[in-house]
Amino acid sequence: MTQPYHHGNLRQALLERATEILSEKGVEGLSLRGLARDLGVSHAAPLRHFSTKAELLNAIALEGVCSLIAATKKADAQTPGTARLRAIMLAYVNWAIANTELHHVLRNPDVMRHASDDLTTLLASFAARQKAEIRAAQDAGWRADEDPDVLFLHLVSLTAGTAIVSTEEVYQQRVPLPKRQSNIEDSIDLFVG
Amino acid sequence: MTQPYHHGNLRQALLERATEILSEKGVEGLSLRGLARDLGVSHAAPLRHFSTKAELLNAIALEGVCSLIAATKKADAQTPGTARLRAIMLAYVNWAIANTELHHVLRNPDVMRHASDDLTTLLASFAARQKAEIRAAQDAGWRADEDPDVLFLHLVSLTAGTAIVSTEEVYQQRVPLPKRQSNIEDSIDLFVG
DNA sequence: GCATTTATGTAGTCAATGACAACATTGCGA
DNA sequence: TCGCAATGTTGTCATTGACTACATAAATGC
Repeated sequence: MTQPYHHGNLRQALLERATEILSEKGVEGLSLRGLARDLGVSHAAPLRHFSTKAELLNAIALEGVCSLIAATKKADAQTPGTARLRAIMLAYVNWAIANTELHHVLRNPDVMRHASDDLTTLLASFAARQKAEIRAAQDAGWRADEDPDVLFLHLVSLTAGTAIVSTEEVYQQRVPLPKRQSNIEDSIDLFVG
Repeated sequence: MTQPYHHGNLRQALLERATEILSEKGVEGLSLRGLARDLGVSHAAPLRHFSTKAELLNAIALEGVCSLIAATKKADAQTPGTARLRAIMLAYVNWAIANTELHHVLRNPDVMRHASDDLTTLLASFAARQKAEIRAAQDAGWRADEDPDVLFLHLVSLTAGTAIVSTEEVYQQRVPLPKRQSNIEDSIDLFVG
């Protein structure tokens, strides 16, 4: 019995294997031909699904954003206000910690440089949602006298920054995990608290 | 008159041209052979100075960190306390805005993945200095009751995050520059107060 | 059912690249 | 000044991204 001519679900397999490679070797260590080898298909097969390497990376980034958005959506259970802001920010940071490599892809200038319209649109809508949360929290009385734009910038910066500091090796201090986790929560509380 | 056999200062020329390329095409668009062409030397000449592409990127990152440290050093003129913290954080963010591509190199996981000991040591000492500033500010009465580790995490996250939000195109809102600058300052003031 | 169209995979090829080795030229110090 | 180390060149190789022509499977319409 020989290999079937068609792989079955090459597109999905490519995305999954690519994500594995990314966490091992990063964007530069990822090659379309290497993926083809790993999956036992011909060297040009991946091109049927992603016509360039950039397109593959973009698809992974898209997957990442969807996953991130889903993760933060759960925080909607909280009523608007400080608890909800805290939940949203923590959801983001925890998602980044749990999906380090996807997070790195989203942070990689070489990937985002070629971001598709889909991707940028999704990111923009994500930002809009965060902005709306700020407004809602202010309506509920939180920091009502501050400029919403400043609060928005602060929230986005702090969230992105905490995610980066929490996932990039360079920043990893020799701090035990429980302590680190509680530091993250306390740090966020400095803002929302 | 023919070209001299030796370039004269190829190493420096490589670093400069590479930085230009990086801001145009990013890490993936940078090639040792392309640099050689641009500088009119043979395709293998760059290898005399940087035996791999990663080594070149590391050298650029090293240059970047030195430049960043120098930029933040000026804030030392302020006396320890909130004004000094604010000055340090603003110096970082403004450096990132003025040196976007160097900042992107420092933020690029593919570069930092191969960071040399020099580079990580320098980054660690930079972090230590920030930690010391926190302590000094607390000694001067600022947020004296907070956990220094939490304040440190907060400062690093907020600084890195603001720099990223201020330099990555994805985040660039249609906000006029003066307004953006004042937002940055106000956002940082939310923390250093 | 069957033919035609579309999706998917293969084989072959090309230019660009990173990396290495062998050799050439220059300049500096003993 | 002589020799050696630094620097640059030429030649080469495997890998890669990307393209083309072709093969096969699958879906669709009749």
